[in-house]
Amino acid sequence: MRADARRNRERILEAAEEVFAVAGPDASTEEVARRAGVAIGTVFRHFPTKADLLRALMKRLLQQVTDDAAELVASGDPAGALFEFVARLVERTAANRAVVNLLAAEGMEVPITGPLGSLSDAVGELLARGQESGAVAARIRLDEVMALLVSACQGALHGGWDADLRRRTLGIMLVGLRPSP
Amino acid sequence: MRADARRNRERILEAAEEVFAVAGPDASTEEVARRAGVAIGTVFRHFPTKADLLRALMKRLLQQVTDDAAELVASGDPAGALFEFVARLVERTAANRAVVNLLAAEGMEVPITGPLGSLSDAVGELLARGQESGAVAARIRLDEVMALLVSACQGALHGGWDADLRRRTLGIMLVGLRPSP
Amino acid sequence: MRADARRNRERILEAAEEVFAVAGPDASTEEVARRAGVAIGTVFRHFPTKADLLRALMKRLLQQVTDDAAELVASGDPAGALFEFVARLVERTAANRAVVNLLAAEGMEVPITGPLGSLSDAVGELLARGQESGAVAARIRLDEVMALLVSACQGALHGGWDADLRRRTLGIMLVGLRPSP
Amino acid sequence: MRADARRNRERILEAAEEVFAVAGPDASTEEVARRAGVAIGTVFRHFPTKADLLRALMKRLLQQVTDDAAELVASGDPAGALFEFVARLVERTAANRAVVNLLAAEGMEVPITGPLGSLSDAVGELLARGQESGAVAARIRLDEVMALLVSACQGALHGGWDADLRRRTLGIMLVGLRPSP
DNA sequence: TATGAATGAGCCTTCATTCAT
DNA sequence: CATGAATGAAGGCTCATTCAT
Repeated sequence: MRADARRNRERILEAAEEVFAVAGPDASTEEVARRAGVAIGTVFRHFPTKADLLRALMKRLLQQVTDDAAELVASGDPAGALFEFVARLVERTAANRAVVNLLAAEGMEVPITGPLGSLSDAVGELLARGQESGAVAARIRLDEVMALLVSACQGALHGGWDADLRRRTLGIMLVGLRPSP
Repeated sequence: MRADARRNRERILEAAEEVFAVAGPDASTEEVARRAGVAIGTVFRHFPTKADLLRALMKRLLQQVTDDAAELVASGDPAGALFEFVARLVERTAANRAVVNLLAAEGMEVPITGPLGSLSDAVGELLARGQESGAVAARIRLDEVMALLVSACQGALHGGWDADLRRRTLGIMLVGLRPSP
Repeated sequence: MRADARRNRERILEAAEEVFAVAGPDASTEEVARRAGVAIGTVFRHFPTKADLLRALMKRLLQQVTDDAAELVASGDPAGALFEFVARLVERTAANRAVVNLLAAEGMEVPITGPLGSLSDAVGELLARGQESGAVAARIRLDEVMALLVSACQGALHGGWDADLRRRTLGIMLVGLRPSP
Repeated sequence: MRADARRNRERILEAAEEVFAVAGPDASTEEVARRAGVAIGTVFRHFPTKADLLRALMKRLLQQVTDDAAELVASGDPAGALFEFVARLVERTAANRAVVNLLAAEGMEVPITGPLGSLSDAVGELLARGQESGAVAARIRLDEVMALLVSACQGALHGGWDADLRRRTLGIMLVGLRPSP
């Protein structure tokens, strides 16, 4: 792929991220092209289908989020890592509607590369470390954490809450993860 | 308004509830008309805009939910009422996509009638009673409860979770509302 | 269906016949709408798909042609009927590209009503009568007549032949149908 | 023109022949490029327009067909040559949609080189020899033969007829060329 | 008032053609 | 010269909304 093509591909993805972030996946591809400063044909050359574009977007986000998790796994703070991860994800969602879709995506099937094979693996790792360190109750299961993640992120999308309210609410939601004293 | 007109209005709302419940707000107005057994023109005569129809729907749901809350307020179980309310709302959402929008609606501006002036008032009342009874921590604020409600309901919309996972996750999310022992 | 709707449907079909007659089936639906003096949505309301429109057109033509055949069957000139029919069809094709497609259509599946159940039946009847009367050789089979029909009509579509050349050529092509003296 | 350029031109024409043979003239130029193993720009450098490419293709085919005729002229079987030629052309058409267009081409204007100046000349020669040998009726004119050719080839394009039906139908169509006994 | 046909903007996608690399 | 990315005009189709019946 030529340099300018790669550059355009990147610009399209960035434009798409912005557009879908505010308008959701129903935003028009034309709008993406406009924002990217390319013709509509160019978008479809890079992503033959609107679904392909969305998929590529998901993949990017998924990679970022999973890398984030991997980093926290390696951070040497097993007790706080899971909580920190959730907090980051929620904040990220508040700024990008697309994030939440990737959590809820069913057949998205976008394999990611790196130390952890998937987002679930990554969160599972964070969960395990948290439990080993005693910061997370042993009774908590991975599916519950994932569901909680989705809920928290979905919530962050709506209501125009400020960062403070988001933080307080999340704090409450996470109490249940800790071991009962 | 003539009797048959009012009857049509009601049928349209019911059809809309069913349609939007399963297909979300992107379902076509034509589908609503079809399900209601009226012509498309009739729908637009009653609700000049699709947004108006959705708004009316929200109002109905809001009324139902608020009435539900009012009933719980009067039920004489101050300790459990808030928790019960949240649980009901989440289950209702899982069966009706529209519910969640009503929680997140921004400028919805749909005044409701009855003992409690708004959903916030109703939840506020449940919160106050819960705190008085000692079942809910005094530090919890209303905006946090509302945000938690939105998050839980949004979550219930996605992922195809079964009722069991929904219940477990909700249980974890609500731990933080209780007083620390 | 309302009167104006039926009128529009008819106008669309007529416009479509004209448009597809000169430009073939690749002509745009928009052009049809323009020629019919209606908006594009109206065309799609009557014929949900371009294929549906073409199919309706085929059906109309098929009906006309089959009726034509039925009339000739009843005309009391068994010896000449088949030849007359072929000649008429070829002339019709020369003025309407669509005709030929209807002969070549594979899964078109447009049942027609009337004395003869299908075009093949109609031609078969003409063939049988011709053979009984001795004007057509007994060795000729229906599939050969149909194929000959397609060839003659296809030919009539091209080359800008004048009516005279068409007539002469057809005359030559039909000699083979007659019994060898 | 450089050697590699000429080589590319040839590869494009061959690819085009294959592609248009099966998909007709609506096949995409990109597909031709792909099949030829060159970039799309190369196709347009050699043939500034899709129509130019088709025209060049026609010319090639025309040359082949005319050469075929010339060969038959020289074959020493004046009685059978015209019939053989028609049969070959029909079979060629059944395997190559493009052939028929070259017969029907209006302002194609593609002068061909070789013993016979044009396809018409070639067929005229076959006709003349056939008539001299007594195998073809004297009353037959060249334009009739050409028209018959077009019809037979057009027919061969459609209906999914098998080789047997094609042969039988052609047999019938050609009877009229022979002298009446 | 109800009906449902008509409207037309807008969406996704394709493809001949141009042009920077 | 070749490459292949970019362009942008259509095309088929959908759907909220309007309006004649």
